[in-house]
Amino acid sequence: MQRRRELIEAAVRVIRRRGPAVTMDDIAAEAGVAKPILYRVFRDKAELYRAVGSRVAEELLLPALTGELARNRHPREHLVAMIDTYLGIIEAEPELYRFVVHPALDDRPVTPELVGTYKQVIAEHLTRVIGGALRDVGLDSGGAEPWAHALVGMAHEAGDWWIEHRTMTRDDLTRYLAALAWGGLADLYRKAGVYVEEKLTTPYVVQDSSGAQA
Amino acid sequence: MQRRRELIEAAVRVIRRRGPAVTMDDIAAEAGVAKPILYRVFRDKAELYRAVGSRVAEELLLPALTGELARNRHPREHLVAMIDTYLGIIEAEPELYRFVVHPALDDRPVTPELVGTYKQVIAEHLTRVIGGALRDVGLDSGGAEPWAHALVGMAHEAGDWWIEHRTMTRDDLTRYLAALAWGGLADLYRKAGVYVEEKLTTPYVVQDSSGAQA
DNA sequence: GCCGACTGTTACTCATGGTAACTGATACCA
DNA sequence: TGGTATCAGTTACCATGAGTAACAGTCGGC
Repeated sequence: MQRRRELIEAAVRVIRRRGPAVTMDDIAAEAGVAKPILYRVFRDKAELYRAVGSRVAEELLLPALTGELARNRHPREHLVAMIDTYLGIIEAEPELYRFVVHPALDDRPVTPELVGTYKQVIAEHLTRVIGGALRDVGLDSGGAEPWAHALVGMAHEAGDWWIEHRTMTRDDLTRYLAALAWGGLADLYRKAGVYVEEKLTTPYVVQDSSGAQA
Repeated sequence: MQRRRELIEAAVRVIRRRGPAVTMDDIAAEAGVAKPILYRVFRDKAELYRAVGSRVAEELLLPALTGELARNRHPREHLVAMIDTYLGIIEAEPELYRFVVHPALDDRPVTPELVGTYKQVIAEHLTRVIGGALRDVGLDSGGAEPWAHALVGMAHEAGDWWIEHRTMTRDDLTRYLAALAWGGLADLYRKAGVYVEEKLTTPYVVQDSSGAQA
C-alpha cells in the first residue's frame, strides 16, 4: 500500500510537469521502476487514473473545502467559500486539474465507469453535508444527492469554461455562481422557517460588471 | 460537405449500435469507405468526435430545447421544460449520450480543447437565451455566460449521475434540479421588479419524496 | 548448498491512430 | 486518338503506447 502511494505521487509529479498527456511509461520512469510494476498495483490505466483523481480530490480539494466548512458562518458564506476554494485550486494547479477532469483513456468497452472519481468523491462528500443540513432544519433530504451532483457539475463546468477563457476575475465568477446556487438553497431554508436574509460581507447580487465591489 | 454529413451520420449509427468505444476503422467500415477517406475530411479523431458532438447538440438537443422555449410560458416552466427535455433525450439515447459526454481520446498534447463541443454548443445557445432575458428586464447581462455554463454543468452532472444509478424517477430529478436552479434566477427577476411568484402546474418545492405530485 | 516466494527487468505482442504510395477512372487538350 | 493531370479511392504500411510473458537476481528457511 505504501507502494501504491508512491506510484500515485510519481504520477502526480509527472502530470504537474508534463501535462495531462502522460503515458504509463512516463509514470513508470518517474517512479523509477519498470512498467509491469505499475500493472501489479493497478489493474490498468483507468484504475491508476481513477486513483490519481481520488487522491487529488481527497488530499487537495476536500481538506480545503472542509476547512472552510468548519468555520461556523452564514450558509451562503459557506457556499461562496467553497466555490472560491475550488476555483482557487484549479487556478493553482491547471495541469493536474486538466488531467483529472479531462482524462485521456482509450476506453476498454468493458469498463463502464471509466472516469469521474474525482467529481464523485466531491459529490459524495457534498451529499453528506447537504443531507445533514437539510435534516438539521427538518427537511426531506432526498434532494441531497442530486443537488450535490448538480452543484459539483455547476462549479466544474463554469470553472472549466473560465480557466480556458478568463474573461472575468475569479471573484466575479464566484459571485455569479453563488448568486445562482444560493437562490435555490435559500428557498429551502425559508420554507423550513429558517431566517437566512442577507447581511453579508459579500454582496448578494452581482453589481454591474465593471463596478466596484466590496 | 455532403460527404462530411454522411460520415458523421455513419459515425452516429455505429455509435448507437456499438456504444462509445468505437474505432476509426469501425466508422470507416460503417460508412463503406477506407480509412484515409475519413482523414481527408477530418484532420484527426478528435475533430470527428467534435463534429459528432456538435451534430448531436444541434440536431437533437437544440431543436427540442428551442421548441420548448418557443411556447410562451412562465420562466420557471421554461426551466423545467428544458431540464426535462434534456433528461428525456439522454434517457432515449444512452449510447450516443455516453459517447458525446465521455469521449475517449488519446489526447495529442498539441490540441488544447479536445472535448466539449457538445456542451459548448448548448452553453452558447443558453448564453444568448439568458442574456436576452436579462436585457429584457433591464439587468446587466454579464452573468449570462457563466450562468449558462453553470446550468449546463448542473444538468449534465446530475443527469450523468442519474442515468447510471436511477435511484429516482426522471420527474423527481427534474423537480429537484428546477428547484435548485430556479431560486437564483427568480431572485434576479425579483430584483428587477418582475413578479414571478408561483402559480404553476408543477409544484415549486419538492414534496416529501414519496408524496403525490400533480 | 538448495528451494520457494518476492521483486524486478527486458523484451515482446497487439490494437489502433495516422500516413505513404499506388491505382484506376474520368475529363480535358492537342 | 493518344497523352496526361486530377481526383477518389485503396492497400499496405508505420508508430505509439497499453498490457504481458518469461526470465532474472535476492533473501529467508531448512
